[in-house]
Amino acid sequence: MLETEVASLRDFLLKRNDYIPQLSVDCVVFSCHEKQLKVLLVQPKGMEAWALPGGFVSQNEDIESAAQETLKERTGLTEVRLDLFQVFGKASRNTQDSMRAYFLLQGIAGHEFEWLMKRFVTVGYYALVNFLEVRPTPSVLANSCTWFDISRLPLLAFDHSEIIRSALDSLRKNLDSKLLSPDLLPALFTMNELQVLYETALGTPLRRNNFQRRILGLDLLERTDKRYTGGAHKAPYLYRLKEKR
Amino acid sequence: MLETEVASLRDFLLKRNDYIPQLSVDCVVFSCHEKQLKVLLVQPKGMEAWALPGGFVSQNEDIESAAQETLKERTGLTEVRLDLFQVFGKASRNTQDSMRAYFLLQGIAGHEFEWLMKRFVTVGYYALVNFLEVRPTPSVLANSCTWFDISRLPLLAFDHSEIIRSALDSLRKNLDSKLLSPDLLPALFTMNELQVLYETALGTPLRRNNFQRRILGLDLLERTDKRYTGGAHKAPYLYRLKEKR
DNA sequence: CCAAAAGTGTTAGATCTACACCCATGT
DNA sequence: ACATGGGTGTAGATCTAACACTTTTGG
Repeated sequence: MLETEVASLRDFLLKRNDYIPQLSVDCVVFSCHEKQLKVLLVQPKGMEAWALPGGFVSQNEDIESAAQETLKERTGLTEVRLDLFQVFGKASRNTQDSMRAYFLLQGIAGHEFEWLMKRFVTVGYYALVNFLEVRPTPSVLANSCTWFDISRLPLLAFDHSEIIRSALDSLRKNLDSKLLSPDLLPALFTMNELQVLYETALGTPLRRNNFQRRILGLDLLERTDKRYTGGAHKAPYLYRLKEKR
Repeated sequence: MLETEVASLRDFLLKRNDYIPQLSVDCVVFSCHEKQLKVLLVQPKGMEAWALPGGFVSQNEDIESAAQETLKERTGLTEVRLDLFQVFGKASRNTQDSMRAYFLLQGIAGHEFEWLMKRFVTVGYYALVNFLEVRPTPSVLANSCTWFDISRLPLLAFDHSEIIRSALDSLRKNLDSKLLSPDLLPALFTMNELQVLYETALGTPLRRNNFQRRILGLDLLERTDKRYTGGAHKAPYLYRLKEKR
């Protein structure tokens, strides 16, 4: 679904025929900023709880494309790697009750949202993006779209707390492949800048020298010039990602 | 869906209202037998290609339960661990064309199977089971249900070849947790018996002494008595799984 | 006594970890 | 000169792979 096709909540609800029923995607979008690991959340209009950016899957759309579309709408980013980490398909996933209350409050007629009241299976994707490149943008269905520190999450809707926890596990397990990617890193960066990203994502400090050896051992970086920052210390080397292998 | 509820293909098609539309589960069931890694496949009636055992998800059923139900129907096994390994959700997953030809051949009216002609998203689960405990049982929709060596697969329907490949990767990556499980192992077994299972699943030989050290290092087994087989050699120790930890 | 299978020991190499030291830089 | 941050060396521990040797068993 393109954002521009939807002007209101009612429009949105009436587009249901284009979607695969009872299937949604949720995107857990992480970023590192000022030594804090952050997650992008949205607050649907009229709701107290926050939720993961999510969407539905059109009939002629790959699931992953639907997730990409969601990511693009909320952040403006394209071409970011999204990884599927889990599917949430318990019959008891309770999205119905709060949804129903919410729509009734909005004055939407019952038959218009019955399709949303069914049980939903959601496919969870996660991404790690560059904080500064993101322009968080709420959909027409939401008041806000902003970053939250992973350690200070607000009240979350449905089972989104569990989904975030699961995504975080996957992120940390696959950090090398996620972080050492041209989507995320600037063209040139110092080893220390990279280390700070790792430490932020992992939530633990790392040893400088061992970190450097491990990363260089992956054989993904090449050293270029030094950077003279004006700091009163040795100028660090700059690194860049090697071309594809 | 319970097998007993379905007496014919037509019955089956008419149960569609109970299912989550456009969603299926596929089970990649592996076993080791006579040093061959095998996969359980079914051959739908009237089709040349073979397929993975699969099913649909009822409205009030966990996705994983649907996979368990499929596994139970084809193998008779209950309480086997099933792990979700991937979701196949490309819009181009082509199940439609061959399905349509197939149903027309069976003389089923068009409106009865239109729901099946839509694009399907399938959730892939894999299991490793005990070959000798399985009684392969075709559904009413299939002629056969049998094991195939992983190295000699028949013509496969849809994208099931890719799904099996992906499941095999996951199996090999998680072999310790899959294999060292009470579902799969007999109460008592020798280190060599275990090694043969590993070698079969991995498709590579392992060194006896290093294998033993690695496995015992996992701290999951305890040694019991020796087994006197009558063989002209030292009697091996028997091991059993430690209780839960 | 021998062959076969099982158990155990050992060594070289790699990898990880922690600590230590040296180098470059601007004040 | 020196404090600061960056680069590199190294010793010890741990893990791994490969090899060798010993032990038990029935013929």
